[in-house]
Amino acid sequence: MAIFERDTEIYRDRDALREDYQPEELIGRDTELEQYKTALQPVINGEQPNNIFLYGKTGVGKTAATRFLMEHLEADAARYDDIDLTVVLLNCDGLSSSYQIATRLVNEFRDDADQISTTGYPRASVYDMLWQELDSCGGTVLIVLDEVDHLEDDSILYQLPRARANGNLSNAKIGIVGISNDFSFREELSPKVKSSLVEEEIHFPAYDAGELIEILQQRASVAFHDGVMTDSAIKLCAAYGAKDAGDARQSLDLLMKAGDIAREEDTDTVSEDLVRKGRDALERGRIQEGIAGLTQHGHLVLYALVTLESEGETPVRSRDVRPRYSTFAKKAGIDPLVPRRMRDHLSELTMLGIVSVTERNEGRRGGTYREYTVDMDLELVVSAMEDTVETVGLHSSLADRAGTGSGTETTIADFDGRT
DNA sequence: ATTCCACAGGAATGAACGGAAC
DNA sequence: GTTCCGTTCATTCCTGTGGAAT
Repeated sequence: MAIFERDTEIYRDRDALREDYQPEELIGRDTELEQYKTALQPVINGEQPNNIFLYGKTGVGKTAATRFLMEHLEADAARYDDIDLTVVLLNCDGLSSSYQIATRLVNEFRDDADQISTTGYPRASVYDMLWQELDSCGGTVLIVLDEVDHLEDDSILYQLPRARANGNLSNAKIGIVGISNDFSFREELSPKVKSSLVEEEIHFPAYDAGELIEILQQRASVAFHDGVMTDSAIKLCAAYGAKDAGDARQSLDLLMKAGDIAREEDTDTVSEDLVRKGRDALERGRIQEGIAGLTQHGHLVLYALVTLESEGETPVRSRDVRPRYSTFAKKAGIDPLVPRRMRDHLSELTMLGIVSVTERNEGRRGGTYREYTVDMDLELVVSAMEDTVETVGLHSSLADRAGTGSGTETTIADFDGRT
């Protein structure tokens, strides 16, 4: 048996594929960076900063460009004595209200010792704390709100730019940078917010396939040792990314996943085949995560759909999902939800991409309705559910059903043999 | 052109819950 | 403990909608 084995470590620096990696050069974003830089110029001049609004699909370099420029801005501002610049970056993913944004912002300014809780305070006192923090910080404060479209009310977007005018602030000059994946978010803003928030807007178009390949090559050359990553694998990653609206983030994740699989399997090159495997693995993870985040009723609705699918009853309208779902709910010992609410769960499933929907209209004979189909490999969904069902009490009901084995009903055992 | 089906999905409202402050 | 407060998940009631039937 050999004592020494050849080092098959394929990564030189795996972190180069991570989201927070900052490359020295951003590819294909020259005009956007130029616009962005111009919009930030007042900061260096010591003037009241512009509010800037960035929009473009996910993974087109909005956040990367922001990190890049903010880093330079902070460094360059330090050379002028009369500029005191603070940049706060906040990702609004998972934050749905202005209140939550405000609490997170307060916490950004405070040190670990006196962080505030994200619930419990009256709204006004959270804003008061925020003004206090901003003012004691003083100088120019740039607040970057990433994924700001997750917000369901825009009160903070109204309050922040006006805080100075309203006399809440005396020392600080506030500038807001809003980053949105969703262009329609801009249109949905109330007019008063829109006029103050969108002083400068910069559009980030999707990357084309060529730019994606260039980006992937740039990162791969840092991340992997020479000769590990094959050209065809990079092209395939880029092709998947280009298909999903020029998303570099997704392509990079895929590249990393393929690399991880190669490392696990002790292979020393990353081939197209591994990229495909990586795609499956990511897909699986996405589904699992989505299912884990569902409520008990969400699981029951999904399970009802899964059994219907396995019996070839799909596509199925919500009306016909309901009896199956109700049976499951009763078996699990809980009251079934009212149809309106069940439809909410169905549309949540479509949002997760687990279920697909087609709208149909039979006119006077049948009206409008939606038909649902499970859009994922059934076994994949079931196995993902098995990991989570136990915690919600569905598991015991499944066991019951397996025992009774009555009539048309289907049990999890039935899925195992299916392809 | 008008009627009308059967659902989609918005809006108002409330119960339950975790946290802060007194 | 009690009283606020914001969030989440639910119910109830309602208006909107596209195209087949008349």
